[in-house]
Amino acid sequence: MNFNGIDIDSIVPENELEEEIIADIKAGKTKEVITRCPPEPSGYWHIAHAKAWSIDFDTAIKFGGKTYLRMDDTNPIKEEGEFADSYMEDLAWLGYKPEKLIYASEAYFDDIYKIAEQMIMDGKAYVCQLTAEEVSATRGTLTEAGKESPYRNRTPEENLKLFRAMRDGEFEDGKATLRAKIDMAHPNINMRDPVMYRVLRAHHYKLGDKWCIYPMYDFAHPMEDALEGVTYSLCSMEFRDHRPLYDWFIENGWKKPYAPKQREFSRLTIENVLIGKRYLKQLVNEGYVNGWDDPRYPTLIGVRRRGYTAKAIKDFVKSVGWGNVLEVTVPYSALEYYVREDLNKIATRAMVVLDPLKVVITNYEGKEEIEIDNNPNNENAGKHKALFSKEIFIEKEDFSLNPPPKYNRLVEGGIVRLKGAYVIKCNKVVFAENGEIDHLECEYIPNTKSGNDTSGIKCKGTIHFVSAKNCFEVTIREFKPLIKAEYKNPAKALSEGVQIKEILEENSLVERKALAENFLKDAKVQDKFQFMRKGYYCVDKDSAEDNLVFNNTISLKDSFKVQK
RNA sequence: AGGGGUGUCGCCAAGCGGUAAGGCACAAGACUUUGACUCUUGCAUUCGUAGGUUCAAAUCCUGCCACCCCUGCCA
Repeated sequence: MNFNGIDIDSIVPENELEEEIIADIKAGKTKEVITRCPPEPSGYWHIAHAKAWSIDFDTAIKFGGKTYLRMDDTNPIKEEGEFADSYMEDLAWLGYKPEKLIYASEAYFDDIYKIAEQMIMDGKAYVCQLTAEEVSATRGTLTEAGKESPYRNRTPEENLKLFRAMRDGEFEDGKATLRAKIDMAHPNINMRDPVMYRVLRAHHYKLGDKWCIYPMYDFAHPMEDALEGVTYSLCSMEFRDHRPLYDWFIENGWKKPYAPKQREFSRLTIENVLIGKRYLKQLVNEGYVNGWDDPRYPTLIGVRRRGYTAKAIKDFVKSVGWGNVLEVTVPYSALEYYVREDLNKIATRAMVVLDPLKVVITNYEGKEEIEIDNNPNNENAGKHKALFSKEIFIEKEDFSLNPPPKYNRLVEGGIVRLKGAYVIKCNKVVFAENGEIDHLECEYIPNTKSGNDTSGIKCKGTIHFVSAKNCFEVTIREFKPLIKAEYKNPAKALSEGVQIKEILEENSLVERKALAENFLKDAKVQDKFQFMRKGYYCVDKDSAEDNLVFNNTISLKDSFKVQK
């Protein structure tokens, strides 16, 4: 069966929603799959959002449909205008293209208002003048029914007059609401005459002071979905209890045969990661991090700057799936797996020595070119040139005076291969006056040149190096998790009263210098490299012409364990 | 007179009456001019629990138990 260019019969449903969509399509109930991505413009997006948006977009894409990016801006107190651009950018980075950018306030407030008036005339809504405290006190409890508002039985004419008075500014903030007339004894508390409109005099970033009444989410959202033609309105699990209300508004407000459906998926959280706009905002404001795009942040602009790829993020959130509980928590390693997997395929290999130890090749003069594969797993990536010469630098940790068992690197009197160059033998350790190693004196073995080795020598280890004549200094930024390891659920700890300062790891950002091969001089911001045997690095935007700054995106896995 | 949701390996997660997929993590080994990658192998006699129905139950029924969400004029 062909449906909007998609062969429905070939689709393998990956969750219950998709099964339902297929059934709807086959039953002729759904003509097009239209979803919406409805951020409240009050903060930058983070990885958990990416999970939601990937569900919104990928579901539509799978069925040849489309997705609207809709600013859910019904609360002027919390929203600001600056975010729409960042959302478009994040979406583009993830590879998603919304059908259209819509500001709910601008596009739908007039229609929503009209629907409210109609509901009043239908006897489905009434103006209530109870105070917020009184509404709360009469709502009942989890086990007891609520009490009906004394204003509940006004006539539609009275209600309409009062509602227009609300709109016209004749009520002070908080002095009146429009409420849906449902059932104060309903076991689902959301159905106990929920507020549809409140009086609120706040400057709206988009509409200014045009309105002094604003619709509540529960009313506005289904109306926006319906007005827009959305067929599947996907949100997170905590709205499950709101679904009957959503359907009630569709039935009593929208009143047309076509109806959008709300369906719910699990929210994503990651162990040891602080997610949640209000906390992220606090850390930025209090100067604990360097802005919303700090590489230690789980924001999309943060992980992008750190060097994570869009593919890694998408693969990761997809691996978590739809979910059927409120919140699904996965360990950070689950994310890291996808970051390494993608970077391994695309990152260019380079040699960088983070902690240099000088080595002098006593039996070598001059210099010669060597070649390094840009990516040994990908022949098409090509090679680049590096240099071997008399004076080189190796990693301090690649030489040991007291090697642990199974240490494959350089030891006194031992041999090791220099990546892409020769096998060398350490003849002498030269100490400085302070007792530290000053440098190593080694000899190279001539017929062991990489790719042309006729020596037959078996070498256990290969280490990376840079040549003194072919390196320059760069800045490296290394990150530890922002949150101390013992706080697996930092948001919960904060909600339980732990101070934010207490959960923050100290020195989660460390800056150091390193020696990079000259090949890296041309690196541009966002270029991604694998510093061989160390990790993946990405050029940071703080780089200057004479100072390249690399963010350590993630380390390489290291299965070498020092035995006891 | 509470309502809604969930319980399958440390973590995610398939499973929809026919005898427990897969991924992450972990462990062992092979390969390796990155101790990376890759590759092999191992990792739930059992599905919250107690009964019942059936030739056959994670799947159906009943009773318990545990956890999560809901009492904003936030979204």
